[in-house]
This record gives sequence, C-alpha cells and structure tokens, in this order.
Amino acid sequence: MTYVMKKDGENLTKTEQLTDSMFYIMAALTEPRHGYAIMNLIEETSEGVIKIGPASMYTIIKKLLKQEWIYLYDGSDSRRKTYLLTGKGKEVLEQDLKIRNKMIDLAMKGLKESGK
Amino acid sequence: MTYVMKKDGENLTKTEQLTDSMFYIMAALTEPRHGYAIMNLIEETSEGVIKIGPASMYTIIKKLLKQEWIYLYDGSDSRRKTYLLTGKGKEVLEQDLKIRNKMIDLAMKGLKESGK
DNA sequence: AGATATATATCACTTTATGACATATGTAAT
DNA sequence: ATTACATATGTCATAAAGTGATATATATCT
Repeated sequence: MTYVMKKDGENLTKTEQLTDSMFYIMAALTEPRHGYAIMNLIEETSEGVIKIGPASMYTIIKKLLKQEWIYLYDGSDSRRKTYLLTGKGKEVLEQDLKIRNKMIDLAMKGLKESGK
Repeated sequence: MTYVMKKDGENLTKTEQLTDSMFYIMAALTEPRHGYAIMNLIEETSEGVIKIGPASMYTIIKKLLKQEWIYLYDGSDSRRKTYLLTGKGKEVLEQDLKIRNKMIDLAMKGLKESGK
C-alpha cells in the first residue's frame, strides 16, 4: 500500500496485497502484543501449521514500523517491545482482508461445485 | 504439503501453508483453465489488486505439476494448455483454506473489537 | 497486410523469508 | 548460588520465491 497524491490533492490509495507473513503479524496486532507473543499466537491460531521464527518476525516488524502501519505502543518494559496497528495500518489490513475474502470465496465456491 | 510415511505404514499428512501465489492459482484450478485465463481470473476477482504476470504464472504451474497438485487436463488445443486440480491438490487446497480462514477470523475479530 | 489480443516460456534480477546463531533477562528447581 | 529452562529480541548469510523484460508464435480483427 502506497499513498499517491493526485494532481488535485485528493488522497488516493494505490493498493498492493500484503505478503502472508505481513498479514499474519498485522492480524495479531489489532491489539497490543510483543514479538514473542505474536509468534506464539500465530502458531496457536494456525494449529502449529504456520511458524514465524525470530528472523522473520523482527525483520517484518522493522518493515511495518518503517511503513508506519504499526507503532511502538508501550516501551515501559525494557525487555518487551509492544506494538499496535496505526490507523493507516488498520486501513491496509481491512483492504487486504477484503481481497483475501474474495480469493477464498473463489476457492470455496470452486471446491463446492467440483463436488468434493 | 508433503506426505510422510509413518513406521506402521499409515499415511499422515504433514501440512505446510501455500504461498499466496500458489493459493491463487490453485483456487482458480477447481475447474479446467489455462494459464492466461488464470491470470485474468485472478486479476478480475481481486479487482485488479493482484496481478500474476507470465513469469510467476508459468514458474508456479511448473512447481504445481511437479508436486502433482495439478495435471494437464486437456492438451487437445496445441496452443492452450489446460490444467485442473488433482485429488491431492484438492486436499491441499482445502487444508490451506482451513488455516487461511482461521487467520482471517483472527484479523476480523481483532478489527471489530478495536472498534473500527 | 498490419495491428492487436491471446498464449506460453525463459532468464537474470530483486525481494522476501528463514535457519542458525548470539545475547540477555526472568523464573523455578536443587 | 547455580544450573536449567522459558522468555525475548536481534543479526547475518543463505535459500526460496516472485517478477520485469523479453522472446516467440498463433488467432482475430480491420
């Protein structure tokens, strides 16, 4: 997702789909969580299928911060860094979700009709 | 998805999540389609957000054939190569869908509760 | 005949993801 | 107080995945 300024100054959002890993992490950051907790949440939610290791986790967090889709929510605990979605981050996640749902509908409709 | 043979000979499926692109293409192959048609379907379904170019398309088709998740459905037309999910492919897609839905639920529940 | 849309394919390059490792703190048991 | 383990963050080199540009050929339309 990048924000492009049109000639007339109106903001238009040029949409790009999130990668899987970015989506998972942002999905977890609708409420304040720190990296380690996000890793566990994703693993639990996916029944152990999706595992985001520390390398992926902290690489992606850095990227999301840079985009300003998440922010450092509470640095009070020096050991745990807690993050949360920004307003822009929520918008990006919502837009992504919309497309993800469309693709899932396509797959589910197709499987149903192929009589599985 | 890889199939692992247990000591007792029972088949157990060790699950791995599909990449986005693999998922999109497999979602399109619940009915017979050729590469070019898949590209268009994905672009249309996603309202132009997701674009799979020929490089990605044919690279991934090759990979899916190798895994035997799709097969060459009808080579009658020498110009168009039509593909379809195999039984194994359907299973993989269904399993993937299950996890995708769980992650989407997490995101939607979170967004809702964050009062957006 | 020329232009455009359809259709498949490959190559070199970029982007993204990750295993292995390093570091440090909290917590529980001996 | 020491060992051991879970928690927690971080980096680096490499692997995996994705893609823009380009090439080739056929079909369709004017």
